[in-house]
Amino acid sequence: MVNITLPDGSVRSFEKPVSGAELAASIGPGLAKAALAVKIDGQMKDLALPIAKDAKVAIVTAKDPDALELIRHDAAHVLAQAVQELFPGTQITFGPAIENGFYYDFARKEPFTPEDFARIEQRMREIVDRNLPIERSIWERDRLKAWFREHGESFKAEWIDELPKGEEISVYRQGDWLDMCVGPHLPATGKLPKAFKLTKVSGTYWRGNPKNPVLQRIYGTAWASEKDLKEYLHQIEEAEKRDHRKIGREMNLFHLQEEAVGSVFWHPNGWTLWRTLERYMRARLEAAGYVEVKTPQLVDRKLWEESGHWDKFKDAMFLATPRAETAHAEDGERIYAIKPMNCPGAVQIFKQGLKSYRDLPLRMAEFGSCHRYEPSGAMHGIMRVRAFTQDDAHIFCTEPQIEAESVAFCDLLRTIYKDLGFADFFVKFSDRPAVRAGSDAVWDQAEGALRAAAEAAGLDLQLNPGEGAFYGPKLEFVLRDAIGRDWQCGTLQVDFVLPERLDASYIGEDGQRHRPVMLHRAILGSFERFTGILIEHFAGKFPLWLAPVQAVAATIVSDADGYAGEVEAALAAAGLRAKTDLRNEKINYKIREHSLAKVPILLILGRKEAEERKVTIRRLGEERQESLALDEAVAKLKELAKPPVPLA
RNA sequence: GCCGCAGUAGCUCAGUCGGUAGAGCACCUGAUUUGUAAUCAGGGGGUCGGCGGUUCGAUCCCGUCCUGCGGCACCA
Repeated sequence: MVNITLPDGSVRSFEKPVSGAELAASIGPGLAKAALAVKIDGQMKDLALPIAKDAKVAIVTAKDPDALELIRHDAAHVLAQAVQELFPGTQITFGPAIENGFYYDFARKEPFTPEDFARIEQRMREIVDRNLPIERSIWERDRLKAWFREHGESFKAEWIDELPKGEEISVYRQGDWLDMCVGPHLPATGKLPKAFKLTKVSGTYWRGNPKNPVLQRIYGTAWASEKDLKEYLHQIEEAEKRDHRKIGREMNLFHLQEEAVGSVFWHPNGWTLWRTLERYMRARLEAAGYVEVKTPQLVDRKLWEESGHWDKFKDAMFLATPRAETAHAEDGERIYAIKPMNCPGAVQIFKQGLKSYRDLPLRMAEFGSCHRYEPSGAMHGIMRVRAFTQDDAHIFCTEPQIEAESVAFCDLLRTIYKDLGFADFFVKFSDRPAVRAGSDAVWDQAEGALRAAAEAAGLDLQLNPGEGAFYGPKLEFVLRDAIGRDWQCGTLQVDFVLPERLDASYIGEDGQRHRPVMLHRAILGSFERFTGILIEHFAGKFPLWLAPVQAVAATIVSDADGYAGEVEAALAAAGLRAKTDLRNEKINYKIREHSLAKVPILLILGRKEAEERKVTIRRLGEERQESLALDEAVAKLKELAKPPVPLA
């Protein structure tokens, strides 16, 4: 007797083990047709699997959000089958469901091109139409290996050896195509909705290792319905419209050029945005008890050797030396490196003069300009560059102070993210990596302290094993933007290693020398990247206090030109960034242009306004307008443009 | 760095089956003084990413380098 509890709480009893398909059929023919899989005690399983024990069972249909993973995984298999039918000699390797879709990695000499996509998609649809039953079976290890060998599938054959001994190997077959796979899968290819689309092709390494052969990965997206697919494609388009590289050009914020790969040319508008952000950060840091410093760009290699950076990161460091012919004698063998990080410099400042326990915690901030020789393929607009400015700070403190400092930092970070328009963030805890400095005892201590601090700050932690910095564990703060994308920005790292290596010390209450602990922390990460994130988050429509150009006074007739100048001056006197547009153009033209440039406030000035000393305000994205006396308008805009904290 | 794709005017893009290029917007000039998302007319502007090769002739074909784009890998 098997008792099946359905999601509505009702119980059905069967004499013999029953499959999900039979169960669905017993409930109704509609459900039997719609059934894609079953969830047995919350676990997704094949519809054909006999259920022998009492269980809570739910029939999964395309409407179930969990069905998407199934659909996407099956889409990957159908893709692989289609590719092998169309391109004989192509080997299959691995193809999972991923967020929004799926991919499959193939081994084939000739490249796939996006032009092949239409043909492959067509064949995928045919395979769906064939409605091939998808059957699971258990294969004996050597037999399966031999089968793959015979069929020229060397990657699959190799993989079998990697699977834990003694584990069952399941094979899913659809028609005469099969793949080794843990499943679950749909009951037949005909159940796969045709709401899929191949999106891109890229290179990848077998098992992710650059030493291994290069495979070709075909990406696709798959959904339960045509409508969902359309919606997703539309979202992608919207994301493209927010691209900071595009908006950066349109709003004249910055540019990049090949003579300075990985460095940003900031235009007046972009630099205004930067400076506003910097002044804001400065104000917040000052209020939180930080001091600000600036450390050198060019530092003798010797210091990097002492700090340990040379050892681990010299490949990513830019070197600078005087030309040999003209170098002064004292520079003989000296090699300078352009700083990739600010921490060793901060320690040098800490080490000047004797520090007392009374000086701790010492919160030393630096908008530190760093250079790193990033791999060429890593560059991306202003988000990933070789020259960047961190909103860095190093807190020198005692071990008992770690917790309070961490809690205070989390508060500061929360405030700043909120001010900048990000309500949503989560936190990852990264512990010791394989390659690291410092003893295990020191790591135990550091990880323990950071974890305790995170708990005290009331953070929910996601574990991120092995991803810590070489000198210590870290918290990583990840923002969620307006269209749901995640950006890792803030970080808090506990470091017992660097003070030791660089011999930083303070005099304790006992009159003896002690090692301070160093907390490395950043909130924005880098100004370059964070500016890019702000651009994409707001789609260029910045909050008034951040907008590079806050208001434009646009005239309708040239008779209002003089008055427009007065308006501009009044706005400037109130601390607003304003311009005039006196061009000989129609007001329609001016409104269109400044709207596209995402200027938040337009002041329309015609003969009437000039005569009555009024302005007509039109806010970006609104057709509604408002006519106010000049003084009143300036006061109102000043209030609207007020930053979250008075700017330093 | 790796795989693939791309590079034509400031921007977006068309074009040349090898005979030194074109549109729209932008820019300049003139006319127009205009009331809430593009006024009209005229004009200037390109060593068709760099270098080398094939060819009578290369923007087009071949090689190579650079840069960008999408992933992978990387992200102290």
